[in-house]
Amino acid sequence: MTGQRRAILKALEGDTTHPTADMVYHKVKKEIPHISLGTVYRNLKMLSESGHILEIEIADGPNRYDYRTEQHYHFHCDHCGFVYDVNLAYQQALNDELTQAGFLVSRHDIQFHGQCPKCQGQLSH
Amino acid sequence: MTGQRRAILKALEGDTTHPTADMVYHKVKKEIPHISLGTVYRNLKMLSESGHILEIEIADGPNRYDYRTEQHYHFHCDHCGFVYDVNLAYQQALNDELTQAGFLVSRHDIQFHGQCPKCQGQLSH
DNA sequence: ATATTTGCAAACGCTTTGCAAAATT
DNA sequence: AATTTTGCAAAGCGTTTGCAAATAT
Repeated sequence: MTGQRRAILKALEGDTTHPTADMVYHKVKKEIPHISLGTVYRNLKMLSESGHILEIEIADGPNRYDYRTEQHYHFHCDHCGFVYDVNLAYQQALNDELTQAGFLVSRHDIQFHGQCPKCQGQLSH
Repeated sequence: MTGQRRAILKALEGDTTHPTADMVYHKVKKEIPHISLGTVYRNLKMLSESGHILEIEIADGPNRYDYRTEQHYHFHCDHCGFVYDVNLAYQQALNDELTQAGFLVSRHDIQFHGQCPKCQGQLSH
């Protein structure tokens, strides 16, 4: 466990904005100025594979990272680009339907799109 | 409407394998050998924006294209990589829950992962 | 002393784009 | 004749990787 990895994990802790790798890089750079972007990518990958953080795939955009690792869904605002956590129970019933059709379902993910409360009423773009 | 665009659309018609842009390119190339990959990308983009085809975002992989444009979900086999259509009703109720939370939901998408019927029982990788 | 990780830069895969030539309207 | 689209090649973006030096075990 190097200082870099610790700093990356700490940067994510308590951050609910779902930052991209580049955002994490700039945040950590303030503390460790000589850190490289490659190191950030490497550690985010490792940490998500070991289950310490969550990697969120965004349609048409860089991945985002989340300290909150329990399965949950996301809402992506098409106006401001912000990614919100969605308070919605895990839809196990959907998996069950696929199981009946012969699929072995390991997981599913749901992304919502639209406008967030803050952006409603504003001209889009 | 050029021959290229017509050929691209025809290549997709009746194809249920959700091909990538590159797969479409190779398929159309047999008919129009001098077609370029850029043209295929440009037309797939146009056709999906005009609603003639569907662009499917795949986590960690190239986009795939579908002649079937009604909203439907997909199952991605982690073993063979094949993308299946999922026979599942549109989950409007999920949108309604987000609406109650103040979001203006324009759409949602669900991706399932696991092993398809064909790959079950085989050693993974 | 050994194994792991870093910084750097180059390469990667997928997609988009600038431009002059060609095809379409 | 005016507009759109093409082929080509270069560039774009996000991400991964090879390698020698530095750090951690």
